[in-house]
Amino acid sequence: MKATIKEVAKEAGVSISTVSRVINGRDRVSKQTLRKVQQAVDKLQFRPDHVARTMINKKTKTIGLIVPQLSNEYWALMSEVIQNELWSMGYTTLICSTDSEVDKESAYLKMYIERRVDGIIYCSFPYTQGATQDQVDILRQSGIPVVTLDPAISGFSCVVGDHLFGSFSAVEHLIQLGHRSIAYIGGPAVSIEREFGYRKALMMYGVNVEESLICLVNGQSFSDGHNALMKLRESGAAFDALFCGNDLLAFGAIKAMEEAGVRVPEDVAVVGYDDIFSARLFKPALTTVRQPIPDIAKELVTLLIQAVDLDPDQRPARKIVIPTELVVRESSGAAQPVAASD
Amino acid sequence: MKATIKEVAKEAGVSISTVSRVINGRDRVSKQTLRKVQQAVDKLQFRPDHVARTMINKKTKTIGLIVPQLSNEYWALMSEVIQNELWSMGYTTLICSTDSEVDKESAYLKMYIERRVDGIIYCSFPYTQGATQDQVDILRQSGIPVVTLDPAISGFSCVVGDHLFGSFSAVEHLIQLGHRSIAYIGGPAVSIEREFGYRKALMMYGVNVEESLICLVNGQSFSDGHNALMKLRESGAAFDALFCGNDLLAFGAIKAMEEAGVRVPEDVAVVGYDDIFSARLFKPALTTVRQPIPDIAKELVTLLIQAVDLDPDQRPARKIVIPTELVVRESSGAAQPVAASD
DNA sequence: TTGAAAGCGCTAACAG
DNA sequence: CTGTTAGCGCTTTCAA
Repeated sequence: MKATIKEVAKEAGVSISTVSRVINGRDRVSKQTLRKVQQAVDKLQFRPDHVARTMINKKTKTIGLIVPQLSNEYWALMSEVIQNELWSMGYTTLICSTDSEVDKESAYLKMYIERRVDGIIYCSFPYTQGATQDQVDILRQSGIPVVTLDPAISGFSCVVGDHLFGSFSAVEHLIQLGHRSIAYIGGPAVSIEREFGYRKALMMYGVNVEESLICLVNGQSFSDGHNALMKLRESGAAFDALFCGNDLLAFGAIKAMEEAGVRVPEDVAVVGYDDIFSARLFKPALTTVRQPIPDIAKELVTLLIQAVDLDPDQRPARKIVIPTELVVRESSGAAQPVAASD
Repeated sequence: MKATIKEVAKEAGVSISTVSRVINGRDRVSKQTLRKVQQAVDKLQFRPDHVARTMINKKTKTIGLIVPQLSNEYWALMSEVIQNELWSMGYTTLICSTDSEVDKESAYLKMYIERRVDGIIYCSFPYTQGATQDQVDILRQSGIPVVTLDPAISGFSCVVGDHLFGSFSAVEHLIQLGHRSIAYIGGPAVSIEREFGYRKALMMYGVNVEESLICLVNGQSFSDGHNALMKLRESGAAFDALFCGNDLLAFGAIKAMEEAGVRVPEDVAVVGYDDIFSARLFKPALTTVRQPIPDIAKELVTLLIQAVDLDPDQRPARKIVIPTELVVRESSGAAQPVAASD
């Protein structure tokens, strides 16, 4: 089926090292043997076994990527860009989707280590602190370079979004539009910083922080947003604006408001976070804080590849902050003039 | 850094074969040595090298997946489900996104072969027939089991959507709603069958097939749909319904109509294909033909894993057709009563 | 029950 | 320029 270097050598009537030379193109080989070998290679459809090569040069040329949910638009695009970027640098990507389950993460991590990946891009940290520590220890001992997105782990490089500033500007935008009762729906992990940005904006503008307007959820999906809004309404809280920890949450919340007869942005102005592709398509088009995925992906890859060829102890632990940008659309009621009837 | 079996053997004071026995749990080992070895393993944080194992048992426990575009909602979910499914069967997935570029596909395929993946799930065939033949030959000679989604390749198993029936039912739906000027926007590849379904429905119902209402595009993205609709309008074609080869195309087309002041579904009823998650969120909610991604993914994985342990010549080439289902929502104007003003 | 030794397919010195 | 040889880390006979 698949020929080995040995068979090629026999076919070409040379030694296996000569064949090795030809396929690697490093050492010089006489034109004659070169041709002979090439013919044999073609005839036998020989392709060097990457696994065997790995045994020798200790490089799998493989990077492990961990994301919370591949089917989420945000992570799908992130994964695609990372995969492309790595491919252009000669690497293959192993992508695993954890569903934010701690056990899965550990399992994937172990698998990556056993497979001797050259590096790991870690975009999903479990929320429970204890578990996290375990993973970090495993990772450290493995000696495999790691870069993370968002939660910084000491000793590893990371890329972080400017969540505090991003959400600050989102809420500031709502305040400047005249809103004073601004609700917040968000979750754990990075969303905590987004909540801080929300609080900071309110405080800086002298708006009272109303704890009953803050709804914390566990997930970050459409239905989580939907449920959160229902809860908020049931609690009897009144608000004329809403900031959500991500776009999907915002979609769900807006849907729930619609169902309840609340108009967006006329009754409640909404701002999301991420600027996924659908944000533009959504109706009303979502005002949101853009996180430039391609930039983030490139930084992650660059940081990781830099670390790959270095000894574990001399790998820099850099931290790169990615700036965010407020994208104003219809859902905050600022992009377009309010209807005449209003 | 990472300990080898040799070091564990030394640490435990036994031979490497004994260590091998312990970590594989196959042969019996005396309780004493068992404990000694386990201690050594724990102490050195030993994890067997998957690469070295692969050299021996000839199984990488890795499956290569090729999709056209990972950032596309449809493929993202498909990839996630496939990855999960394979993981539960002990396999790791290598995911590559080709952007439908022939060169990339070839490159990925070659990489998969060199890495000795145990199987390939091929969800993206380039459109140019000549190039396709090359890939097929490469694949055949490699002896690696392959399953494809949609385009059937002789000798390999495949899973196909029931495109002809699916699009037939979509167009039938529009006809039953009273439409007679039904436009079609679609592309190459599987969309050809969807076009046939469109034609068939028109013919069966005695509606004249108006070639000027058929707009073929090359891609399958939002902007392709947008452009297609503009072209259709510029050509002066008049239609009161539109069937699109996929949901994204439909989104783009609807957006273009909106911009031109055409109301959906009042002026033009629209039906898409796939039923991606956004179809529900879109406004108007999209009537579309559902392709059950989880079912498709499971079939693909099952077929592939069945083939993995068989000799190339006795692998069955099965073909599984996945039924589709028309999901009626607002965009076709049937789900909800038309507004009173109409 | 355990150890020694022979590879898996390839690369990399080291000789010729 | 080319061939020989020694492994990479592990599993697997085959003896002991």
